[in-house]
Amino acid sequence: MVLDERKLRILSAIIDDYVETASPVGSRTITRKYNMGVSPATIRNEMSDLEELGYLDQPHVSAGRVPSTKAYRLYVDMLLSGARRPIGEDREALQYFTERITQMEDVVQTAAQAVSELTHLTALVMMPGQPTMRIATLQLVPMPRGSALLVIVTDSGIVRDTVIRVSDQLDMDALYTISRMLTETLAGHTLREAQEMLDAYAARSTADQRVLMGVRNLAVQMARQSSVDSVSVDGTHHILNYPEYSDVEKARAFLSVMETRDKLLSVLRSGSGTVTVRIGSEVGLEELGDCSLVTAPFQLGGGFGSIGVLGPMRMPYDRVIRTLSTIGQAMTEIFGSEEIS
Amino acid sequence: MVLDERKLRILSAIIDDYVETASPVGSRTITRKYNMGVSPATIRNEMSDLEELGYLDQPHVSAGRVPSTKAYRLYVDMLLSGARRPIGEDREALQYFTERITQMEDVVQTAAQAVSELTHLTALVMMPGQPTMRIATLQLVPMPRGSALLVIVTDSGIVRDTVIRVSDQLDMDALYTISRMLTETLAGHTLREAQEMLDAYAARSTADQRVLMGVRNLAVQMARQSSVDSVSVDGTHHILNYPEYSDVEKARAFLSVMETRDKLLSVLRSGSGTVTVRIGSEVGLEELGDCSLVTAPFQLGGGFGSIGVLGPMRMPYDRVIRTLSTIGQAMTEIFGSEEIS
DNA sequence: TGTTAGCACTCTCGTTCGTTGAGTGCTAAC
DNA sequence: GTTAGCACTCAACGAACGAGAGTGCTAACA
Repeated sequence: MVLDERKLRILSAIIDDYVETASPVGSRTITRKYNMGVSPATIRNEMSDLEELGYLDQPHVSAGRVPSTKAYRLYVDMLLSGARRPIGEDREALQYFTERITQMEDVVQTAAQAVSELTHLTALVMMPGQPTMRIATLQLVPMPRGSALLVIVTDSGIVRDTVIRVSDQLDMDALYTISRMLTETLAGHTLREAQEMLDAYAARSTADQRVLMGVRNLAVQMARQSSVDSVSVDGTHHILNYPEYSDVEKARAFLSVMETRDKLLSVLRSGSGTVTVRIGSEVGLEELGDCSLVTAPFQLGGGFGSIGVLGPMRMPYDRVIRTLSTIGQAMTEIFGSEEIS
Repeated sequence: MVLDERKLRILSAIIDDYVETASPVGSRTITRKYNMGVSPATIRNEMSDLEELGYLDQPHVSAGRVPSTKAYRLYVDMLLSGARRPIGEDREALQYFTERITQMEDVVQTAAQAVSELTHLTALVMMPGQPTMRIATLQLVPMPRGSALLVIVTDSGIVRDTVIRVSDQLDMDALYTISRMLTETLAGHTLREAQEMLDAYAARSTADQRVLMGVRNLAVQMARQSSVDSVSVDGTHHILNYPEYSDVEKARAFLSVMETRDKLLSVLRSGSGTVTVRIGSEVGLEELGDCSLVTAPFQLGGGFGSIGVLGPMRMPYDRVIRTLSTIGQAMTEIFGSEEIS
């Protein structure tokens, strides 16, 4: 059964009002605030129908109505498909985001911050693992006091560095020669291969073991860190601003789920290649109760990452969708061009 | 007036019990749990004296007693000075911390995480600004698709990188030559000097402006970021576990103070070169109400940073002090040696 | 003089019980 | 199909009240 025009308008008004006020919506409120041109009694009849159809819930008989999961689903589907889709980019979001990006390594963190700041919700970002990442370059940069900074760059543009101790006879040129040799040997190999090669070489070589082991250890660590999907979270504190979480127990439950990265990863991984909205039980984290998760994809080195927000089912879906898809696209571009400023 | 031995024991017991249970302590509790060898009535007389002296407060006449700020002050002073000082390192903390340190840039973040995880309180770390930081080395590392990773290392061991676009005719050797030239020119100069030199040079040179501008921009950005003290925060969510913050309004007030870095900086900067405990109004953030701030210093490039925890006045000061001073020392060592693994 | 038992007293906390008010569903009239 | 009217329901709020924890005081005791 499809809803007629007036029922849709009423349902939409109820959702809008509830998203704004967080309290059950009565028939008089609808007539006053959203002047429908009909009396409260008429609205009541329609609301009664909508409740029968499963679009509205009634906390108790003398309260107003609250949108059900099904209502949000309908509302969001209209947003995502029909002509109402929030087209166009969120200029504010784009500006906010690009202004703050500086370091390559910070893109994910910055994106999460931007999203949580703009939506006042908790932001989640999933970075896809890069198990087949290969070494592109490797360089030793001199540092004071017999140390050197080892920088490894991979073909997907991931940079990692660590400080290792080296013989203090090695000057900039000597370090460059070693870097060049190591790059020639290891470039094009995966991190695990590099580890094996270095182990084998170190065993029968008399060269400076500290450099070799330093490279080996960083490669191992990079392989470990980068082969699995990772997730970062920002803006968890926003949840306290919602009356749904004025109960400290609920707030704590929410925050403790945010600490368990595994669960977050599993729900973020299941996102498709487009903007996805999951409502209530669709989220798949029953500890959270009634939450919604909106995610947008971004591309990184052949895989898909996901950026999203998690919050009460009562959220301004249109704005959230627009912000997320804008930021997602911006991230895809950044990772694609591998250039920042 | 100095407290006699028994009064001290009773006061100490009250503090211990209150730190543990968060509820006012009655005379019977003291006799039962901390067997004092005297009856509740005697304890009551002593408690009455302690209240008169300002060491105890009574929320209302039929509740037990609660330690006052003055009581915590006495308790902490005994910890910090006398023979009761929590000597020795916190092995657990040291292990937890060193296990997790990998990247040089992450030391601060890792330290904050370790502290908040170990103490179950909110951790704060202040990094002192390095306004006179000088360039030590500068290197361009080849990356795919006409890009290069620019790495600047300063004499205090700060590493920063960014990706810049370069002519795709530049191979590893060419980039090294440029790096060498730039290093020779700029090493030993401050970041601001480097910026001016590059501006002047770029104006009259026909060399690849993109490289010069890339270096310039990173130098400017490093100067901006590093000349001011910075602060990072971790574990704000722990506050919800304390009944003092079961009121959502209070929790929100706390979290919003944690968002205002300026205020945090000003209180962290005022720490001395030793472990400092500030209790209640001594903290200097009246928005927080009754909090305590414990800080330990660490050394970084000639300046002093500060690592601390912020939580309810009711906190296990001995453990917190031991953990913080251990981590502070570990950080000093790490920054001093400029080596990690 | 310090310690202790006994007891009246105080005050919070949780419960119960009306009262109030928002909002509904139904009926009858338009 | 719409609307006014009205009885009805139920959460929220506040007052009243009993239970319990803990105190201060007094008088007896070592």
